[in-house]
Amino acid sequence: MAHDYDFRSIEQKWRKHWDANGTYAVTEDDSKEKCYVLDMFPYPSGAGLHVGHPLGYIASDIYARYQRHRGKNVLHPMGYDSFGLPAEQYAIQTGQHPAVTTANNLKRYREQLDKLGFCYDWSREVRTSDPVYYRWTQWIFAQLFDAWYNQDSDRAEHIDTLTAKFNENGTYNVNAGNDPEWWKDLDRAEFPQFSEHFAGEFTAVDWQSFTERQRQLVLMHYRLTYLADSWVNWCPALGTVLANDEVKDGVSERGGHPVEQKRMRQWSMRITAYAERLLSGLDTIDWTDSIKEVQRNWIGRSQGASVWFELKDHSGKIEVFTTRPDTIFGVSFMVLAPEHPLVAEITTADQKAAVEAYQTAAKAKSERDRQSNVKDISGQFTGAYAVHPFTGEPVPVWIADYVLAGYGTGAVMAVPAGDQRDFDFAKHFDLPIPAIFEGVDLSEEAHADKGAVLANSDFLNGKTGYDAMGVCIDAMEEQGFGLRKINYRLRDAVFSRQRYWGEPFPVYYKDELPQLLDELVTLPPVDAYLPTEDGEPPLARAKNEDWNVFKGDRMETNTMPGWAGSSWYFLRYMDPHNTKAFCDRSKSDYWGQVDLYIGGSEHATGHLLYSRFWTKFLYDMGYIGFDEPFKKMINQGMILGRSSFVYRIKDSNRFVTFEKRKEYQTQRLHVDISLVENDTLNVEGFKAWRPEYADAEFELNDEGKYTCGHEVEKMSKSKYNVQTPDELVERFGADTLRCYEMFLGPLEQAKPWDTQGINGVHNFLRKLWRLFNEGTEVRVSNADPSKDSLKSLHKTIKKITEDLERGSWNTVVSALMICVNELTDQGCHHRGILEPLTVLLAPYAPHLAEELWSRLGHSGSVNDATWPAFDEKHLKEDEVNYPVQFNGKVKFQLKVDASLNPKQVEELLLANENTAQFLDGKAPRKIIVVPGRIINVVV
RNA sequence: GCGGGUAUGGUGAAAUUGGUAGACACGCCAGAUUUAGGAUCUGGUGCCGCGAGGCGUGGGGGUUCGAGUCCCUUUACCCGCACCA
Repeated sequence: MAHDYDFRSIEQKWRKHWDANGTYAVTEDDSKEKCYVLDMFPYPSGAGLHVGHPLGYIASDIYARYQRHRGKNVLHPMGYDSFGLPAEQYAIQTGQHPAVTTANNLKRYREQLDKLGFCYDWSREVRTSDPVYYRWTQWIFAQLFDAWYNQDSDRAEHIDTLTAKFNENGTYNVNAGNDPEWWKDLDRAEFPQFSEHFAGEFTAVDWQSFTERQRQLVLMHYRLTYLADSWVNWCPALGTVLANDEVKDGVSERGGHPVEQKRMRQWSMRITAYAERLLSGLDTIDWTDSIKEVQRNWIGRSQGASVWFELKDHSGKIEVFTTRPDTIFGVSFMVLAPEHPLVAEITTADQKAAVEAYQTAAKAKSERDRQSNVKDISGQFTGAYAVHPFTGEPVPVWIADYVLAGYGTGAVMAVPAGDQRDFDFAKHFDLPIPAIFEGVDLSEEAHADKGAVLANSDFLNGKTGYDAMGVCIDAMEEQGFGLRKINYRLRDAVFSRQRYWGEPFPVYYKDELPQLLDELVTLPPVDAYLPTEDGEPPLARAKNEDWNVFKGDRMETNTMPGWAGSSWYFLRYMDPHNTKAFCDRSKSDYWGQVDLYIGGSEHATGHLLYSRFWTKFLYDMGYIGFDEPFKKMINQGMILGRSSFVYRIKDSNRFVTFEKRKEYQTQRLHVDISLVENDTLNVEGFKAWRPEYADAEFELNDEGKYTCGHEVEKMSKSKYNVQTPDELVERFGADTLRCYEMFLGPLEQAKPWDTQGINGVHNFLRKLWRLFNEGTEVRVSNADPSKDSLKSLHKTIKKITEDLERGSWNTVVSALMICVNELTDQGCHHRGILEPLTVLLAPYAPHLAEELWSRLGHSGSVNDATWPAFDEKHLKEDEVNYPVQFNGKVKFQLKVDASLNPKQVEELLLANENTAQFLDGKAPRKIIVVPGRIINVVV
């Protein structure tokens, strides 16, 4: 018998039908409740989709379809994060414009996505590299440029409110979310009127006397995106700077190239102004604890105090940040980072040579070495002494590279008794370890517990660390050498990239002052996609007339980072064709937050943080009405590949089967998984695979086969273990693949890809087909369905509805299988059952459901069918068997009326005392009847 | 080191509030049917044991009439952060 279930023609037919009828187009409709279901949009790489990509897309598609059946107006769009490095690198190699490469890749992606039957509204597609889109990315940049963070109102405000304040009262009463020591970076040559004591404060009269240029220079230190010299992660191999989240273990996340610290003039985003709100906002959103925790760690809030230590024989002060001000009486030395600006000033003549040698050595160490040699203790005494603010005792000042220049103030007060690193340092250099805790042994290690009672600590004696904390800070504030302070690990995000394939800045320069452009700046053509010979970004190759707008002395030639476009794309879907605004407020008010966002957790410190930042900013400025973008997020696990290996005998072209590999010195090589079936190598195919294997020899196993080794690894082109969805769709159909990917296991879990079970899922769809059809002929009865069939159906409605509500995609497939098995056993072909079953099936197997729906005689789309209602009465049973247990063992079954409540069953059992005695020999003393189905009798 | 997570048959996994652990599927075994179809159907399949029976959710302890589920403790693996003062 030929295939009854002809998935190829069915799927093709309905794809065309949906496309022609605009089945998935959606518009705002106030009469319906909205639901916004979103996938993280992909970067269209040249490799195309592999089976891991659709996992999340299928899950969100199912959810979107389900919500549509529930009567919601569902926004479910898709687009492309189409600026990025691979297209640019391909351009460098081949000279092909990245736009061309991107367009080709995009076409491939679209074809692959189309085959999977997603219900995207493609009329809303966005592409970040499209000028129509990035015009608004540039616009948002401009809004950030024209804004500052007012900590008094705790929101971003237009820069005009800041200049108004300056005009009225100068810096007095200005409480901005910028670096409190911004004035240190001000170019003093530009401000000859400032005395050497200038510390960031000026009056209204000062402000009014500033030239326009001076005003702009000051304002630059307040803007939410600003141009400044800063220490950046420079990656020479990529020829660009990277943000902290793009650097992992001292090397670039993409490509694994070394990264060094470099001082460069760059655009930055003042995300630090939002640190506290990014932290507190986490409590309002439904994300996993793990990803919230990653963001919390990344923001790294720590509460403590700033303390100033005066220096002996020097006018300067050392400022430190500490989370343990209560242990201040345990300070026995200070440590500065080798890069600390005070080091050169305070070092005594006799220590000068040693200190400089140490500084040089520290500088030579790469970031990576510094991290990996954590255990090595090194340091150098400067010869200088600080003064303990409470006791007046001299405290020696050291430098050591365990203190980081970039965190806090780059200086610490060392308390060996309370901090393990300080303790180790003290032991190593034989420095004193003052005992400041009552009854704590400090011979082996430091005691970091805040619950310990303090001793030898003057007015703090007898208090625990918890209690002493506040008292101590109060005392320091009173005496003027300390302040309560909250420190964040989060740094401002570098926003410039020295690349071609990104958004140009809407910025030009006049006398080296950046000026905004209020119009689209498109990417100019260039003759090569490489930096210029002077190390300028590729855009510097463009001639003045190549720019669509050219103003001032020169244009900004950096481009924006990859995360710029992806930080707001979810808003553009709401109003994708608007040429007047990035998104009309009425549209964003209707669609609101993303109700369900599905994507990988690898974006925790990148995209997911930046999106929250921009959303909060746009909210502050009144452009949208919500300040968290993604209400609920689910992170799908990665699908891993199963790589296959062959074993080549060293220095030969002879390959030995897996079983015998240990008899030789072999080299393990990846082999393309398409040449391997059930771990057996297709030898002829292998020879044809690569020219160097054409005359390979093989040592086979006892069955005359070549067995490959295998391992679960990340799917990647270089490991030849990529499984594309295309061939599976070809063989089994999109509906089978959709069900199978969900059936694999919980969405959140990482799992190796394995096609072993796909037949089972395919068989289920065929079995389902046979419920409706005899061969290709419809067989549906209009008679009343049996009680059993109604029970099977309603059990399934209940289960599937609950599962979809709680996001358990995998168990739904099992529930459908059980239902089909039961209906098959019952010989059920009744319309009253099959019709609702088709709707239950529709989210998972949309093509098949549509076909069956039309075969049932409907002219409309199954997508518009209402989700079947669950009716409890069909699940009620007349009689229930209550197993009765004695000491955990089932002794007899008690048949009772299903309507009885547990109390009544208990009475019934007591009335059956004779039976119980017969089984046990004794009468039951205590009977517990639970609403489940079990009765325990304790004897 | 800190934080988060996972652990159940040969395999992927179910078990939603503590209630007959292993649903559903793969694989495997036996049989039927058929002979070129990645076929279909029937039965079996946690482990030990011929059996009655015993043992079973990483290990140990606890709460409970009853624990995969709750509490304590411990081990292994995965992910993230990491001289952050």
